[in-house]
Amino acid sequence: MTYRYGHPRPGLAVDCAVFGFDAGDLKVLLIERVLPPFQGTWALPGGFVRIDETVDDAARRELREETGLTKVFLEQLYTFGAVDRHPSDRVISVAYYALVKLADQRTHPATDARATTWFPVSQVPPLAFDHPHILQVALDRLRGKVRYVPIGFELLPQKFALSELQHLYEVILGRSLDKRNFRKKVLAMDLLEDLEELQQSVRHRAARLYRFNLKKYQRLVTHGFNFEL
Amino acid sequence: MTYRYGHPRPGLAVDCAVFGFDAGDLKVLLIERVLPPFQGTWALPGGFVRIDETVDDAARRELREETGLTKVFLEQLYTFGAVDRHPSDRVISVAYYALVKLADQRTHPATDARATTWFPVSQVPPLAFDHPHILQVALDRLRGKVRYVPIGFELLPQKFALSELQHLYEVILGRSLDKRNFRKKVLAMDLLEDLEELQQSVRHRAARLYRFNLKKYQRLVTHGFNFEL
DNA sequence: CCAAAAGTGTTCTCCATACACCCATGC
DNA sequence: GCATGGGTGTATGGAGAACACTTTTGG
Repeated sequence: MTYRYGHPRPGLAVDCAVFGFDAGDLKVLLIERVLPPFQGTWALPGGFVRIDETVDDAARRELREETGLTKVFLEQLYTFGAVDRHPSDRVISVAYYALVKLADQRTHPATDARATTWFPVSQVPPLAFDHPHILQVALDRLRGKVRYVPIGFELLPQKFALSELQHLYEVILGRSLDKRNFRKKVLAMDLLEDLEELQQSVRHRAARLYRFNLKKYQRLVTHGFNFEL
Repeated sequence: MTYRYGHPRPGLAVDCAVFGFDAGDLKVLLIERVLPPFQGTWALPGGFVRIDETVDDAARRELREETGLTKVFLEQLYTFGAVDRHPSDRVISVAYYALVKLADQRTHPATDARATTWFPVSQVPPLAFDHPHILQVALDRLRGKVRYVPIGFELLPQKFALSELQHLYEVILGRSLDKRNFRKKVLAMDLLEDLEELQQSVRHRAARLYRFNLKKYQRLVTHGFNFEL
């Protein structure tokens, strides 16, 4: 490769807003910065894009290195290009958002990742750089997209009850939904497999468990089907 | 500012897919490249982001320098970060799409811009870099967004007839719409001002002209209104 | 037997769709 | 007078929203 001199190049970073759903709450994964700038401040996981990797690969690599997460839903969000978003350098950030099946992940605990913490999105501490803004855009995207693309399932365990799905939607959308209408609509799409299996160790009537049929969804999409909740 | 050495930085460019609506056709504005790589090939207007300007500003500047267009709707599309998208360098591109009121613009003709040509989107020549891909993503975005955000008006003159609006939607969405239902729906939103003025110099019955009321739309949005066509 | 959540149908309203004819104008 | 597009209303079906009680299980 040849490089252009004479024109200084901005730095190029990736940042990830990682969401999980746990204990009925939507959470975001943050890292405490160990180096300046913003040393000791919470931040979204991220880092610089290397010269020989795609931007998507950089996002996945940073996620792995900083949080230990590997198999996650990851999608590009927006590129933040303000001149002053880094205090002493010129750095543009391609932001991503990620969705993690927290309940499944929890079973493979500690990795060699740095200290990370899940914060409820309603109780996020002060963040470095323009990360509050990035997080806001990520939340808006999640809220907008969850209604017409089946990404909500990326936040639930593989096997889930309909009420868990409903609560997820209620938390993300910020309003309550009618139980009967919700179930009717979801089941009418015929994308959930009834696993004929029940919840374990709940102290009330156990709910049936379902699984999202991704293959079927993809097949339907090619025939013009539109998911909508 | 301080700069990081030791880690080579990718180049950072912007590219714009500029759309216009003319003679009943959706068109895209292309530039013939005068320098290598891809010398003599058609490409989307674009160029490198300067160290002291935001990425948005870079897109606007390139648009002005290369096409003479200034007052256009401009929105970030996606960032393309493949390693091999430039043949001899590492360049990441933040892509934008722009919408131009071609009929209005036409009255202020020649600028000092380079030679540019409007191509119907169905007859685009071979393009440089990954610009075919960028253009495809831009078209998908336009088609998806035009239905629930009133951006179609950015492609029409300020004063337009309902049939022009309908034809615009038909071209973008790629299917025909029912005239009565379309008019009913549009007028029911109460976002178009009847200018009580008629089309001039048409060789048939002249249509009433309307104007999109942006202020009113913005007011309604804050009260939970959703545009949809 | 009590607490907690699971599960289940019907009615009504509204919106999307389908559909055909007369009107105004320029040539 | 004819060609070209402008402009208008109604009927039907389907989807979304509102709404309350019985069932199951564990403690």
